[in-house]
Amino acid sequence: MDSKDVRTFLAVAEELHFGRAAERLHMAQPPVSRTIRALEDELGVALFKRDTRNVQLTNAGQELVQPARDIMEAFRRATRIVQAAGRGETGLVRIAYAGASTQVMVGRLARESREALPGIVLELQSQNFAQPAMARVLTGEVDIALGRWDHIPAGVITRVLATEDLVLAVPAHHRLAGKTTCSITDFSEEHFITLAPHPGSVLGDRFRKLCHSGGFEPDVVQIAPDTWTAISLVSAGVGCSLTVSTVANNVNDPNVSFITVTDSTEPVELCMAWLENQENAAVETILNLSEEILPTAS
Amino acid sequence: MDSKDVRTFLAVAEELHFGRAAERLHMAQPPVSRTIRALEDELGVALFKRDTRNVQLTNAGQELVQPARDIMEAFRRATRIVQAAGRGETGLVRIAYAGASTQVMVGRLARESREALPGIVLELQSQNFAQPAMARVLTGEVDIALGRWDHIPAGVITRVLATEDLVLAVPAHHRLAGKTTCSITDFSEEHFITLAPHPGSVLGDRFRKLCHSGGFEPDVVQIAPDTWTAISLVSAGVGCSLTVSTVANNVNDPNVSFITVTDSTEPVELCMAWLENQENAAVETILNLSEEILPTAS
DNA sequence: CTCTTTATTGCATTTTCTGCAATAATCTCT
DNA sequence: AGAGATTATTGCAGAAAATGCAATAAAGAG
Repeated sequence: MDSKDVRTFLAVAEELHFGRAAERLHMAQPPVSRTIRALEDELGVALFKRDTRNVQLTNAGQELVQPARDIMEAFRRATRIVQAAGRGETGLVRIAYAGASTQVMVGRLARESREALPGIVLELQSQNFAQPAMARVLTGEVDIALGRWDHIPAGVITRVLATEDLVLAVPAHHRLAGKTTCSITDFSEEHFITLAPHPGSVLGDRFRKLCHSGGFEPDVVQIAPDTWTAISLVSAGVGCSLTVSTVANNVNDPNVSFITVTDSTEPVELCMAWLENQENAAVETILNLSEEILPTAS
Repeated sequence: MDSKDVRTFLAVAEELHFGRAAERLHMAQPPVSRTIRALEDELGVALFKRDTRNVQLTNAGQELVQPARDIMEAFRRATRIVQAAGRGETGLVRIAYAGASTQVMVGRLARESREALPGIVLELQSQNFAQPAMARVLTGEVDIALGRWDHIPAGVITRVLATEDLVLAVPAHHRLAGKTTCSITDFSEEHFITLAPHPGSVLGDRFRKLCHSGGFEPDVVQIAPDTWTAISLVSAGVGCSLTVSTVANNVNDPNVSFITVTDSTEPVELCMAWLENQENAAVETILNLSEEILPTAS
């Protein structure tokens, strides 16, 4: 049984007339007759009871009508679905994100996507570090990454979502708490909490460079697994921690105070990254949505 | 899009390898390659991202997998259904019935059919007279008829379900009530209730012939639309009515008494009738079932 | 950088499909 | 009951397509 057979069968079943069916199918009667006969032979069942004057469905033919329509509908549905996917209306978009407050951006994107683009499924992968997230973009394991990188590999396009200031999180009872700005040199004798050192970590890099330019070796008393743990340790008075302004804006803990570091450094940028030559239209759609709803730093 | 395209697509999508897909489809690689390309061109969407070393589904291709499987399943389902119909496991069987107690037989058949043959739908058509029921068999409007006929047209096969005695229904207070047998001559002075006279009516024919052979003209005081009404009128004491033994067995009214008429007549047979050259296998199935559950008069 | 693997393209062949003309069968009208 | 007309079917020839083999090209693996 073939799709042509089904189409021919339906035409004859609906017209109950080989000639009109042929007309509707834009062909001559003989092929219609042959097709029906071949279908009957293949199925081993008579579908029409026909003589030169009357064509009517047999019981078996009657039973085939709906399944045949279902087949045609399945074809239409498949075409519709795959073309919707081609237009980027449906599909799977895999997003990896790593680093402070990236999940805030991802959360916003996921929420808006669910509302505006119900056909697109987001697969969200939280990474511990930004570098592996970028690696997964390169290998094609994910479509979009959010994080902070100093080095962008060739073939990867990025968009800056936020250019951030470096801030020091300090306990509320700290001698400098309440100040709005400071220099790293004010903290040469402090205890520090850092994240796990990792190649490519922008925050780790800036921290090292700041301390070096300030002429001191930082006293790291604790290594936190993530930013929120680090902030909690600051809140507990364990020490100070370098982070970015977005984190400061998202933390509302009376025991933690944030002071902007004014020493000049390379900019710290929260970025979105994806491969150029994107062949997944759904990714394009999500990128377009993100341009609408996620801020672009000037 | 064609069923061959779908089969080819699924083979490649599952193997992710044109060579193995071709092997599975029992053909060479080139046609596989061409078919996929043609499908992509037709849909206007790339389905595979392929180079000489790797074949992987694009997002659109991914979205096509399930619809494609649905199409294949729709084909299998259609084949299954139509062949089940060909074997007589499913389908519509139209049954017309007319005459006293035919609906008892039809009811039994319908009940057993629902249980044993859930795929077969019975369409039951109660007729007022047996003759039109037979006519509907001849025109193909119904598949099976139940009734009483003296003349069976050519091309129609019948099976005798019951050979019946003629009985007279009389009011309980009738002078002959309680007798088991009688002759029609005992009733030459009675009031009669008959059914509407209709050509081909077996009961009407027998009534006329009996009275004629008894040498009297019956006094018909009432014409009833159906047997049950006639019996009710007898119960009410309006008069007597000629009917068949099956009716007597199915009536349990203390105000009505039944007396077998011993005068010889042509036999009165309750029959099942259907066209020879039955091409609807479901009808065959129902005929087989009826042979099991409906009595055959010797 | 070379080799191997594998999708693609060219081309010839075969198969299948399609259409026109003729035929046969059956229903309808007289 | 017979003649005519309608319509599905069959025969045959041409056209279209699908297929396979061989060659090519391109990309990854060692």
